[in-house]
Amino acid sequence: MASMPTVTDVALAAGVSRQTVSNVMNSPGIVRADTRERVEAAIAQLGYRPHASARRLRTRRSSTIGIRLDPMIDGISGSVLDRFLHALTEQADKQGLRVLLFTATSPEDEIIQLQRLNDGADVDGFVLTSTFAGDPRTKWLIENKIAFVTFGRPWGTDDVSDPQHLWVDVDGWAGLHEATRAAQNAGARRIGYIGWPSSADTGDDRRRGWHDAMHERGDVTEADLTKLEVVTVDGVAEGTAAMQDLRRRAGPLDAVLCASDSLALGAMIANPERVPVTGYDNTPVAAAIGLSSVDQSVGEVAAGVLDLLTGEFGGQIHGAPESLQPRYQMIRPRLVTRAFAAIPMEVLA
Amino acid sequence: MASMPTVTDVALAAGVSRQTVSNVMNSPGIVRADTRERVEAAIAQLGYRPHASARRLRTRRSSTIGIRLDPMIDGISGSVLDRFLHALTEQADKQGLRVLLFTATSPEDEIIQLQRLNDGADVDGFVLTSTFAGDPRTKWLIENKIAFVTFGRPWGTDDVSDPQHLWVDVDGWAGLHEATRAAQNAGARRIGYIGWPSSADTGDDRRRGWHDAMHERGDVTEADLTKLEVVTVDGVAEGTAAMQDLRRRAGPLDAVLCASDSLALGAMIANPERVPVTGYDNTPVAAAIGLSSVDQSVGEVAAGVLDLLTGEFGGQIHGAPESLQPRYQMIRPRLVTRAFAAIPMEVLA
DNA sequence: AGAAATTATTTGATCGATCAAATAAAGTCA
DNA sequence: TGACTTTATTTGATCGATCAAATAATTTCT
Repeated sequence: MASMPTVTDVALAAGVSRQTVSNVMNSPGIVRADTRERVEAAIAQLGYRPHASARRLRTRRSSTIGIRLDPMIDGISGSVLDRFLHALTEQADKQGLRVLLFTATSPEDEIIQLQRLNDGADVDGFVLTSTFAGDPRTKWLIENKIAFVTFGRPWGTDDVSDPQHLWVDVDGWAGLHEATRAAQNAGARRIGYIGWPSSADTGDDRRRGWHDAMHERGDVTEADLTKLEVVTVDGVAEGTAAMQDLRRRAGPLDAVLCASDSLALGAMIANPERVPVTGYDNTPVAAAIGLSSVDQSVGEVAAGVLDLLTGEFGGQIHGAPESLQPRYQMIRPRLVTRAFAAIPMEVLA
Repeated sequence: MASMPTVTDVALAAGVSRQTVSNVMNSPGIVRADTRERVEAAIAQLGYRPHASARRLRTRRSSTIGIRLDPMIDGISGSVLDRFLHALTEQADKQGLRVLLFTATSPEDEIIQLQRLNDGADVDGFVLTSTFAGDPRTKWLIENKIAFVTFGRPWGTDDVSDPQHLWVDVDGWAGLHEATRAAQNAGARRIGYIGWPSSADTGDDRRRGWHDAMHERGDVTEADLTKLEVVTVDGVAEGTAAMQDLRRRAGPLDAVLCASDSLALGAMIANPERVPVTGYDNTPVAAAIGLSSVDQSVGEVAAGVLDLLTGEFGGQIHGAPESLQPRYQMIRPRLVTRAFAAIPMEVLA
């Protein structure tokens, strides 16, 4: 038993043919019960494991999905993608799928990598993250009819109700809408917002969540609403500066919502009155510090991605046009409420 | 051109045999220059890509390494392994290696997964992280003669100079020794240490780095040294509590070193005098907050791991006993110095 | 130049599984 | 029972590459 047993060995041991062994593994339904049991016993007894590469060569599918690992990002929020990766790997495992990583230095380089993995039959499809408007990767993948799903809606160019590719995204609007509502229900009226410059689609989406919720309640004038908003690039120091700015401009605040945990952490530092601050992404830092935060539910996103990738479409839109299966999934984030538990601010004063 | 071209197509186009095409790719040296060029031209022209699974089936090697992705850890320091994964993927890519992820719910389950991937010829070897004393995984891998390298030295059982398996680790002692020295050189005398209970080997290692450096300098009495140390489990709140404790017990401090960034972040919160605090792991949080921290140099670790895995040993010790190649690598971490830049503490007072 | 040694290239077999088509066995109905 | 379906199982070919051994081309040496 120098090497692993093969189907032939199992077939011999069970007194059946190779194909029957194969059938027991792939379409157990068509094998008579007693035969199946005999084969299964032989498999167990010999410790047989199918040779993945051999199977792939023949079936032309790898049961593997590729995902790019972003280069190290110095920033708290990078961990969202890491958590997504965790979730994806776990969920994929349950479906017998493997996750293969790769790196790329630019979108163009990434396309080369996509091609390599696809041509080498290494993967059945891809999961794309960090998509952006006019993303060349999605265009290329569609043109080459390669199965893929994006984590992130197709910003800009696309009509949400008839997307050109499959996607899953988190509803940032809903997240901030809910966070705003929660603050309002807790009695807050003057709720500030620290967001990103409107070049980022994601940022606009979140901002509208807050803005709409404030409008709906209507207990703040339009002029005040403008004062309650500060725009800055992401970062802890930027958050601190923005918070100081906000307090100066808007006067007393009942609560502050931020577009990211980085900003929220920064804001909290310039927050002697302990105004409740809510971040976004529910990063480990938020948990550690005791910040409320909007959680992207990466688990649900991962499940949705795999759903679309393995589901009816097989990761592609073209070729299954009549289906009623949804072509995208908008995941509702959930608000995690915390109360600065970890921060005994008294020691600071 | 419905499907991808194969070696045969290339051979036909270049007017040579299959094997010559194969040689051009795998042992270019034995092919005459002009023939090689002709084949390379054909490859480029047809856009030929070798079929990975077919190659694997024949060669019985996959050019893929497996690594387990830990279940989501709620903690700041989890990101070290994520960063290691980034680095590993990048380095592996340079050597034409792929990284395949898997998950497991327990060490026992992990062994099952290891077996599956190995038997299916999915991977050539493994990288193990988070090893611990008496780890059943390493035992099993050695017994089954499967190539692997651990990130983490074999704690306890093993003799470092003659290890039973290949490993790479970061010298926590050196990290804290250097951090202590740096503080001393900056004029600090009373340098506190917030560490973990001594059940954790890693923690003891770091603690000794501080302790030894303090001893060497000798400007603090042994009695004082005891007062300068606080032990607690990991966590931000715990760090805050430990810092308060430390200030109470040890009186005035010149600097504080911590066994983790979580503790350091916590400590910083109970630090109105702005005593320099140094953490460990150089997590994004440390960067964001402006904490000094000991960086584990995951890039070097990744390079070392791949070195051992693909090097002379081929990931195994048995079978290459005479080699002078080192069987392990101890990576020196590097101290990243920051100055609370992101934290304008004035706003707190 | 011609034999021997070296280098370059080709041929047939093979890795381990599944597909497609053929055969055997079991079940159905007049 | 015998012809006719339906279900179960087997056989031969194949996926795309590389290995091992055979052949062809080239170089070396006397």
